[in-house]
Amino acid sequence: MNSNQYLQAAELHCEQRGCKLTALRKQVLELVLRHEGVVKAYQVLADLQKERGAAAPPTVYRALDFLVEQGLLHRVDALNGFIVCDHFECQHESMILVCETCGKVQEVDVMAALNGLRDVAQAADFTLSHQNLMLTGLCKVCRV
Amino acid sequence: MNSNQYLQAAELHCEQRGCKLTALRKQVLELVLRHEGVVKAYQVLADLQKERGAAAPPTVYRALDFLVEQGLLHRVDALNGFIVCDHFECQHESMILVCETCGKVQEVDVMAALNGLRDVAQAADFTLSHQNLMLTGLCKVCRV
DNA sequence: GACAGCATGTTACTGTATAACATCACATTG
DNA sequence: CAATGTGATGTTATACAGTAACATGCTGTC
Ligand SMILES: [Zn+2]
Ligand SMILES: [Zn+2]
Ligand SMILES: [Zn+2]
Ligand SMILES: [Zn+2]
Repeated sequence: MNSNQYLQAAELHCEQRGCKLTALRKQVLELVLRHEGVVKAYQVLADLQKERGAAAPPTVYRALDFLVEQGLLHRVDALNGFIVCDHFECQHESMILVCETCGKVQEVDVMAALNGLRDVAQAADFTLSHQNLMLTGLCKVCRV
Repeated sequence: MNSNQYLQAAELHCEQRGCKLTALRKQVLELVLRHEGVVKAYQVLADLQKERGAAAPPTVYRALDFLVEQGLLHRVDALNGFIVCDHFECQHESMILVCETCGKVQEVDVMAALNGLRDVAQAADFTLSHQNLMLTGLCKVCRV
């Protein structure tokens, strides 16, 4: 799926959820798409300013928050960053693997493995919400 | 284990690891202990200022970093905060459960369950580091 | 006492995020 | 059409989080 296809699918996805992927939001999403891996809000802001002149933090944070809410992006707490979710269609619980060395990110499904954690939590009288785990480690390339 | 016992054990723990729980570090740890659940660095800073007058961010961040390094505290990325680890003695991988409603925190061991995730990651050519998961959900009290 | 090594103090800054309010675009409806 | 409501965006200012760089102090060793 290339960037254009993604954007189109994203637009449809939003419509189906009863909201609009406006021009601004689309532009922000596009800027995030351009990067491989984690992108920071202020990086997006800088990019946005290059493209449309003046722009302030709230502009970009509002768009990012929207995109996260729609499931198009995931927030990476540990890095104060954002990554694109490339399978936003499906209701998923994934594990986002962030390489400590190169910063690359991959997302793998862990519905099954998560049930193990869910059981443990339940045993401690705690009900886990829907999760997107964010774990760090070393990718294939950096492991050597 | 009450606060005093904890501090004493922490002191010993540091010594065994070849470093010192200095007065300042101890004071910071004590301030964190006073709170239930997650504490923010700037909250600790404010508390510290009340007790010893002037104090700047680096003072508190250095102490917090040290305490995390020694395993006495865990950092909670999603909240930019810190929590006390009450079983720092053992080498552990835990799951930190944060209640979405009341903010209380509990830590449970998940060494076993984590191996499930580790396998999934490995299958994706990714080697997980030592983890302390931070998951959200609803605690016993707030679930009703 | 001179030095090394670490802990702490101090200043100034960079980076991250949000509150609050103004304005705009567009749809609904009297 | 004018009036109104609603959600998106613009704007300003500020709060919150974290660090660099350098100065100073403390403790032990030689
Ligand atoms: Zn995803
Ligand atoms: Zn890597
Ligand atoms: Zn712990
Ligand atoms: Zn609760």
